[in-house]
Amino acid sequence: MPDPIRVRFAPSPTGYLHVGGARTALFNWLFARKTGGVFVLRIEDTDRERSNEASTRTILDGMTWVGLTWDEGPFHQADGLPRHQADARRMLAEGSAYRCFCTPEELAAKREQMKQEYRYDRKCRAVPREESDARAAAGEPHTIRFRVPEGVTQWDDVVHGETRFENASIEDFIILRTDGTPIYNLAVVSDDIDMRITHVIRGDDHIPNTPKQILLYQALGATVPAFGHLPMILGPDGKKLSKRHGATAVGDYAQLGILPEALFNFLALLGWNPGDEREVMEKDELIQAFSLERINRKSAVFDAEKLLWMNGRYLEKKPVEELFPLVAPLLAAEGLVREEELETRREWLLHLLELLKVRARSVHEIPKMARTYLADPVEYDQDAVARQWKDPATADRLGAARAALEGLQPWTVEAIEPALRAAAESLGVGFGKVAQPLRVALTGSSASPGIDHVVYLLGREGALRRIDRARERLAAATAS
RNA sequence: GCCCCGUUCGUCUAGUGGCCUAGGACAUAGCCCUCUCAAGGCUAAAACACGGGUUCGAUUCCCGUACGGGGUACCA
Repeated sequence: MPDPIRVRFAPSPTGYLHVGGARTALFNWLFARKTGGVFVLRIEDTDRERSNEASTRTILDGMTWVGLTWDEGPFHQADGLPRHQADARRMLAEGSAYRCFCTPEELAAKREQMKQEYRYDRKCRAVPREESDARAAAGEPHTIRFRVPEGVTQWDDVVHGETRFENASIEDFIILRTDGTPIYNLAVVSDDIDMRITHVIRGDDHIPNTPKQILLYQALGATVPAFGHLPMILGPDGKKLSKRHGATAVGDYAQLGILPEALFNFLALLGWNPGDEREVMEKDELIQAFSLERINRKSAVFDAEKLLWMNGRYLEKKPVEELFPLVAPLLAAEGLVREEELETRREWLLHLLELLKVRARSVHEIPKMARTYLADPVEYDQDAVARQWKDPATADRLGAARAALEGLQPWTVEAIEPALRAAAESLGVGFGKVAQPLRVALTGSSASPGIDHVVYLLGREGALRRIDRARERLAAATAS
């Protein structure tokens, strides 16, 4: 039986869950689900200076929100310290690493002097073993550097194909700091070996780290995993997506009223596609269609406009019962409904949601649109008034509509349109000639859901009141 | 500077030598549907970075150039 596939997502807790990170996690997750593998979450907190608990929390919350559940972890890289040190000591003992007694000041001076030409000069490679041991025993501060061998390091990248680095272009990098803590490359390799990771799928900003890490695997006598490097996500200006582009954290999108399933779908399509023309795809479909081979090499610009479109599609198909808990707090916060009305008027609110969700692109647009139906008085849109009420017959048409609604029985959505059509017919005009002025009277706008639903939701009393107010306004305008 | 990676409509992308008069999606414009809006349908405009090869034939393969991105830390 082949070894099970094991992948990991390893964010550093130095901020928020960036959409780029989320996308990396997503591809790992998809791959694990597709192959029946295991998805491990590991927090890379070896840099104590920059790591903090709060951002770990934020990252975990972000992943949970977007639906990226992990099978093992979260593990903390810092907990592996003894193993990291043991691995470094082992390499030291076996000669694949050596102590470096150069001080940070010395190195900084050389760097300053040589500017861009700088590369560690391997000075301490020449320190004899006995001397190195003696100086260390005497307590002289030192780091441990990896002794980069001659030759070429290459791998068959799952995304990029054959990739190779001349070892000569790799400096003898530090693996253990003066304080005995590991540098990223050592910690990652040590942990990935320990966690039996079979596929390392990460951002392609890690490509230059890969040969170093392969060298480490080899020095530690471990099996080198498969590597796949994902293209970056860019902002609209083609630069790496960052804060100045606006929303870049997963949490930002939650705040913006984006549905997690929409972000999930959208991110999956950034740098990957199913090979056919499907775009709106549920998780199961994505898992079904996913393959590492179809991941692109080219970095992608994050198109917030298309995300909104996709969100609209998800909003449309989301059952109102599921949408309700998301919208209800916003309605309450806007003061549009009282807390208890969320329960007492639930059916009515669900009906309203049903109408609005197909017209909204984000959850947050819904309360804005709902205001018209929940708060008096109506705010008239001047353009709508000017266009739809300009006909002198408007008052009569509103009057006819009013009459039709006043005695309507039963008060159902289905009964309303025929009644209004009959009113229009009795005036000898098309339905639109009644519906449009009425729409403005009821909603203040020339755009709304179907007039039958609008009338129904407002209720007889509410509808008549708004019509009366419109007629008063018209009368006042005519008089002056 | 050096080392890597990349380059198809404005954006996301299909395309693995002839199926390409380069397909789809978002956005844009028009039309249809229609009580308006949204959704939907139809249509339009819109791309193979450039230069050399290889080949009967290159978007597709190779090499350059240009441009973009990443790395070059006792950060991850």
